[in-house]
Amino acid sequence: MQNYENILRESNIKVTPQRLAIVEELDGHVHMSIDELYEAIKKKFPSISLATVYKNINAMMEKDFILEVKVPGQKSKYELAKAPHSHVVCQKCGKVEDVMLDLENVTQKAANLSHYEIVDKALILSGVCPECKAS
Amino acid sequence: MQNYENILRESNIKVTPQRLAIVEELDGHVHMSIDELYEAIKKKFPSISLATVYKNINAMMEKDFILEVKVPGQKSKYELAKAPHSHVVCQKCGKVEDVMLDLENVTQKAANLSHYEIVDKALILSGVCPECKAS
DNA sequence: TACTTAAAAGAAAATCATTCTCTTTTAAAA
DNA sequence: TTTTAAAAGAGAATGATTTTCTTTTAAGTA
Repeated sequence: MQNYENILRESNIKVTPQRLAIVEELDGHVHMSIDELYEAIKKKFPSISLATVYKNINAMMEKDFILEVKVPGQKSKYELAKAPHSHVVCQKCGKVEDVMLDLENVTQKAANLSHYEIVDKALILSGVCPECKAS
Repeated sequence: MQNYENILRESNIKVTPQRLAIVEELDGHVHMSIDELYEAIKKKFPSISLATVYKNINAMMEKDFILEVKVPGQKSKYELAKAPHSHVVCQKCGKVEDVMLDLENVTQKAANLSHYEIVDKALILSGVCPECKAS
């Protein structure tokens, strides 16, 4: 795990144990909903408030330190910001995973067609994961 | 505008004036949030209930007649199901538009990398629309 | 190391979004 | 027409998220 303390400090965001716990959970689980985070962190900090989770997620999203992943058919998940990537989601078990895809061509095409200046991309592919296919 | 009465009937979904009004609004405006729909339809049916809008959107989503578009940074919009396509959204004015993009290559790549069987795609590109760029 | 202070945590209330329940109305089939 | 299951409407209930207020604490400064 990386040194998130310094990274948080560089974003001018106070380093609290609760905040670090959120970041560490996300580092371990990659994609988590608010509820999953809340339940997980309660194990370390039984007194943490759900509002604190919300406030921290919002604060860190504002600093582009955490990103929201809007998943079809389920509540949003959150992830640590890292190199841009796409997502696959399993319609059976709900699992979300990262995939590295080159969207350069598609983005260029979209810019030409729409005349928008594109600054961000979000691609989610839904389907069935290998485990669910097997069973 | 198409003959939505028959299309609804074919989906085994009762044709009501309120329901038709929703479909006609979406036909005219393409992407609308629940609130926008509610406000628009109140002009024709002042007594329509917000719950009715929700229930109808859900019923028609179940029949794959209406699709949800999860837009970064704003509430979901809804659209009539038609040929698969992607979306661009303006981060300044919030406008959402369709773009036709070929995601075949990208999907194939994702399937290979993830070993998921991909059945659905959602691509949203965020940026600045031509109008907002100009001003 | 102790002081200071602005930011954050925690708890509860408030707000906003969505669904549910129940009664009345109505589309559509007999 | 009559019948009936589905839908509309109204309001209450539930769920999610934000706000408010008080207490605590991170982190800079003496």
